Amino acid sequence: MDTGMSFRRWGFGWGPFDDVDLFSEPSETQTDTLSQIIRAARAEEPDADGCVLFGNLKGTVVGLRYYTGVVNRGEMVGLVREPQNPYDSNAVKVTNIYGNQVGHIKKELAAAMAYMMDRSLAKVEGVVHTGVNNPFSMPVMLSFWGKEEDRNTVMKHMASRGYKLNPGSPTGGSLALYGTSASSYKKGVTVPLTAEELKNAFDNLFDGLMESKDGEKEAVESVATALLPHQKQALSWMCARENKDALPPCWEKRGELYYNSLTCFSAKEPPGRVRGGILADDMGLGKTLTTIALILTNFHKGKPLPVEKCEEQLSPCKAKSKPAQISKLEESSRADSNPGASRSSDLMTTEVIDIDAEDVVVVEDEPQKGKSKKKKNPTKRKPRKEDPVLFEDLDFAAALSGSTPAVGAKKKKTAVKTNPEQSVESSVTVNTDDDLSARTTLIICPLSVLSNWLDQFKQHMNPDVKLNIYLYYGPDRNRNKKFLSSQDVVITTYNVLSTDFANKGPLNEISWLRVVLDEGHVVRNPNAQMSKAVLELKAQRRWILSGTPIQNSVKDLWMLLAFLRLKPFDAREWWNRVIQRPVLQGDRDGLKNLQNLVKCITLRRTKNSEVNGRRVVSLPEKTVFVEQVELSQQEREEYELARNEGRRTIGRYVAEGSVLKNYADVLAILMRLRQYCCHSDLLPKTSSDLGPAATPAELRECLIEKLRLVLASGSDEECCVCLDSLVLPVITHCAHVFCRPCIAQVIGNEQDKARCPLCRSEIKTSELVEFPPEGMEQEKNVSSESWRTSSKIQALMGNLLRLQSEDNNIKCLVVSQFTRFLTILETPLRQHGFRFVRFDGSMSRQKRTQVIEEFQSSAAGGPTIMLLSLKAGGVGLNLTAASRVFLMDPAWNPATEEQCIDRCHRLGQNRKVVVTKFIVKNSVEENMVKIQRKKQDLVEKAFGLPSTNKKTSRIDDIRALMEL
DNA sequence: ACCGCCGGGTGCC
DNA sequence: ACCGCCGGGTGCC
Repeated sequence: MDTGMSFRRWGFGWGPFDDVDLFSEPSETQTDTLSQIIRAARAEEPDADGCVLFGNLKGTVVGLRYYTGVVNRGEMVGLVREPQNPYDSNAVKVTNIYGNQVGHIKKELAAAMAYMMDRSLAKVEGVVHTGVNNPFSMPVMLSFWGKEEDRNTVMKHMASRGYKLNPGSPTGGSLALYGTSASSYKKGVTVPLTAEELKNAFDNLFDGLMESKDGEKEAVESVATALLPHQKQALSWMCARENKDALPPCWEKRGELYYNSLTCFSAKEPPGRVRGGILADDMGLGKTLTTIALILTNFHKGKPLPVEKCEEQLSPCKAKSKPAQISKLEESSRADSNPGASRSSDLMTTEVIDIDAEDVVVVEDEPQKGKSKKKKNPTKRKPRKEDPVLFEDLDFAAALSGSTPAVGAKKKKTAVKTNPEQSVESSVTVNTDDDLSARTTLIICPLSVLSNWLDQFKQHMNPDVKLNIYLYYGPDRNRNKKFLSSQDVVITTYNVLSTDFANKGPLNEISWLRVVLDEGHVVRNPNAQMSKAVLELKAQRRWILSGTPIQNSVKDLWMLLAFLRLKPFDAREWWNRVIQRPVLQGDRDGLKNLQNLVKCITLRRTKNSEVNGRRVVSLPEKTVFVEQVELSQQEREEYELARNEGRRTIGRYVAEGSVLKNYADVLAILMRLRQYCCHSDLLPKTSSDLGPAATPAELRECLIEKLRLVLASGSDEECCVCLDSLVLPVITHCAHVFCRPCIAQVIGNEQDKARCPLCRSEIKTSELVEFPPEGMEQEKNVSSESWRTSSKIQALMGNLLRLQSEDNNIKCLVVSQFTRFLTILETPLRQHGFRFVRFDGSMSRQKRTQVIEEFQSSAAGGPTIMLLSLKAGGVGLNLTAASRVFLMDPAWNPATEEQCIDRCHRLGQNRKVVVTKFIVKNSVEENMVKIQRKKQDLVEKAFGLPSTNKKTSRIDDIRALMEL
């Protein structure tokens, strides 16, 4: 019986992307199984989601008595083509979750199925409903899935062989049947989730993962930094996850058997445990520190990592270690990275080897070079294979580990006993598979945080503790397996890992004690080399650290669960079938199952989480003031003129019920009013009424101008087709804005007479207008001669000058939605001699980082003000150098303002944050603020209210804004 | 498998 | 006896 074999191949060592060499091994009967799996995995790669259910069919599994695979009532089985079968090239074998063969599909049916499976016309899935009642064969319910366009072919083909597919039940009952366990089956019809509910649930998937994860654990002594309560909690949880023999989620022990409640699979052998999980704490909560604590605290069986204390009697070894190397490390760590945290390097005995700045520089072309500028001296010593010092360390490490005593050093007598029979080589190579011999934690991180890890080890470890950390990076990295597996910690980057994987480097051969993926969400595309490399790493324990575990979708999660080897979902087939497809199709139980899986292996706290009733992190206070601005008489007159005209127009639209039809116009009017509130130069000089468009070119100009208005209006316009924010926005001749793909689809569907979804005018693909490729053309020069001030500018300048006189160390963010306003503001700032920088969406990546560095730097003479465009930069934008925020104009969406404020009110902020919102009295701005409040209330009261009334509420908004 | 099928043994009742 | 019938051997693909 080759169960053992198939178990290993499929159940454990299996990734859908096993080494391709396996294809060509003719001696293996399972080769084709594997290639089949790979092919299947590839075939369904991009859009397995697009599959629809063709129908169901009852079939027979035969040959049960020849195999050991067992199935239970209701268990799902896998169907795998077996073209190399010597008896029948159409063979389709039936397997259970572990990949153990259960039997074959009866040959006539197999022939029909093979035809379609081989041509990727259909995927077939099976469930055994009846359980086994004889030792020879059993019925199986097969469901056929595929692309809609292949449905006919499949049905015909099956019919021609005498098989008629029964339709799946209309409510997507296939889900109830196959998606989940018996529970949903009994319930029968359930209402599928709406896209919105799904998105919501998904956004919150990682929320509230704190329950019953309390219990704190102190770090071992060698961790110098005292852990905060939430970090102790995390440590306790992580240790438990590594040490406890808990079954993976959805598995339970039933008598002698291990049972999976989602697939109804059971087996005598326990499923592989997930020793590890996802630590998904928010940025800044100390994932790195917690991980360091874990490494030091939980070596084996809850015992700490044996590390050498550098005390007197052991001083010989200390003397022989190389202090020069650590000092290099100190140099290369950025000065600003850990203010006040630097320890004297003399005391620092952490053994960090081969951290040469030039290594960091040479290899990758990442834009990170700035950090390690010291290229000059390439004479720094690097370990080589035969470096005696390394062997010394290695002896030392092995000796300390206790379980694999190594031969004593040639030169020194370690205080710890040695075993003279064993050579150094054998002591290290032996039994890397043995649980107790694995010593090393491998940390994989993006290059950008590599130095951070080193800093943090240095910062958080007790100075008298000696830890072997090896930075596996750079062209001269030591590829010696023995050497690497004798380290306590090896740190490398994703890039190195994947290049090494391609070149068959050592990383994938070593049996690690623990592998840590830092910023684990960067591994997402399962086809990428990097992912394959990551999935193949051999380790007892696996961890993913990530502040943002979910970036896009359910799909991304697979990679994480597969890395953790969460049985059986590390196999794509089972993941797709049991989780991904049900969830994407809105199956509630599918979602529940997913939530449950994630919950069991994830710990996530945000900066708002509480431990023992106290905030996990305490941020300095934040105060928001509204400063009312009075318009000057002239400004007021201009404003009122525009307002009255706008009110008339919009009033007419409201009366006609044509607000939405003229939405672009309405927005333009509101926009103009908002611009008046800031500065009249913001208004487009060429008043671009969409009047009688004389020439097509003029019309086009007008439309582009409108499109710009809509986009610049900051109203978070969404495409009314996809109800999401605009992607590749285009404007129709009737002046409505959509995503290009969305409207193209609408036009495509309606063929000859496509109509605008908003106003039913005829629209054509050829008439869609988008931004000219040059995009935003330059600002109209506001020459300093013609420059005028405005009431709002006066208000701002007054604040800035006062602040400067009070404390000229304080830095400010001056925020507007109008980048042209920012430009106008530059003039008075210059006039008053303020040093400022500007950050907006139009800047190149390089420029952005430069500006941020400049602004964040505390160097004397640096900028104290940043002109910031409201939505520029993602949530990651860190502007903690600033503690004052001036919001020049209100945003439609209060959350946008909050996000903006959070760029400085976040971890790392030491001062109180004061926010000033300028609001022009008696204007649209005031009304906008009222609406903001109303919306905030709504959000707080009713959570995730349906979006059905979006349009009407929008019209109401507009009426409120114009006081109509 | 308390089946179906195959093929050898057998041959009135 | 170039059939039918009986009963044992056998059994996935």
